[in-house]
Amino acid sequence: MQRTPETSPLFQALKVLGEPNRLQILLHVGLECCPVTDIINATGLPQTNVSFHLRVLREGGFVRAERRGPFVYYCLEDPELLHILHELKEWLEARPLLTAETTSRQNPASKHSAQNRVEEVSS
Amino acid sequence: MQRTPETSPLFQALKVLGEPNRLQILLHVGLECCPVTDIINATGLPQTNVSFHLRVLREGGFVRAERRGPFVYYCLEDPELLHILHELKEWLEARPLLTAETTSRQNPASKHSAQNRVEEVSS
DNA sequence: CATTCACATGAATATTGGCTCATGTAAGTA
DNA sequence: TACTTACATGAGCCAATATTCATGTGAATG
Repeated sequence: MQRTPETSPLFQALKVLGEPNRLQILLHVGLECCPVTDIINATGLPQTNVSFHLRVLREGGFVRAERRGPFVYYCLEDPELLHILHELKEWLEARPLLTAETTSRQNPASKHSAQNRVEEVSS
Repeated sequence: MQRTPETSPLFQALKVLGEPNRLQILLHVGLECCPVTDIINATGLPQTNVSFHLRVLREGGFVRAERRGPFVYYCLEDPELLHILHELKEWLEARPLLTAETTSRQNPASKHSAQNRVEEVSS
């Protein structure tokens, strides 16, 4: 119903992964399933908040829930996702890093630095 | 200064890519540099909004700006990023797709469907 | 050098979406 | 069956952030 292409899986997925606490939870689940309490302890986030993010991850198809007795274990739907995230991480760390000088917005000294000015190019 | 690990490159990058209009802009730049006007026409977004997102993409190290005469061309810093995004897209499309039944929140019929209930597992 | 085009930017506004509160359900236990 | 533990969920609040507005700057053109 939307004319925007932003409902495609890629856009949806990156919106889900773009939330830091959610990514943290996802990465903590990692290769071995773990109960919610585990995530709560590891992240320090309140239970209700963890549950909220777990639902988004579930509905995004990233994790699956399994009840084991009184506990609900969460597992990655597909460990392959970790590889892709790892690739992205490697790529990010490999590239020439952005210093505080070039990225800071509130650094007065860098406001009109050469870094932020548009580079001249011979056409 | 933060005790959260969310300032790491991976978290930062996914926050940037998690914004649909921003991702759309990034993907439109693609392999060949293009001027801002090009992006404006392709996306239908207002100029000032495109400029805003381009700054975020710049400061995230995803694109670089080059002035060519009156135009400012934007280029990918590293085309390898497209490969990674493509891999993610492939993975998303390859996995068993989530139907509206299993994902919809406002579908009354699915509120207590087996899909959303926690699966029993023999411990 | 006035004007137009191409784009950037700071401030104000609007909206998305994350967080919390209150509450509910399921499983185990005494 | 009362109680505790483990977790889910809907609604409302609120802050982060996307969008817009007004304006400024650089380059070409007449």
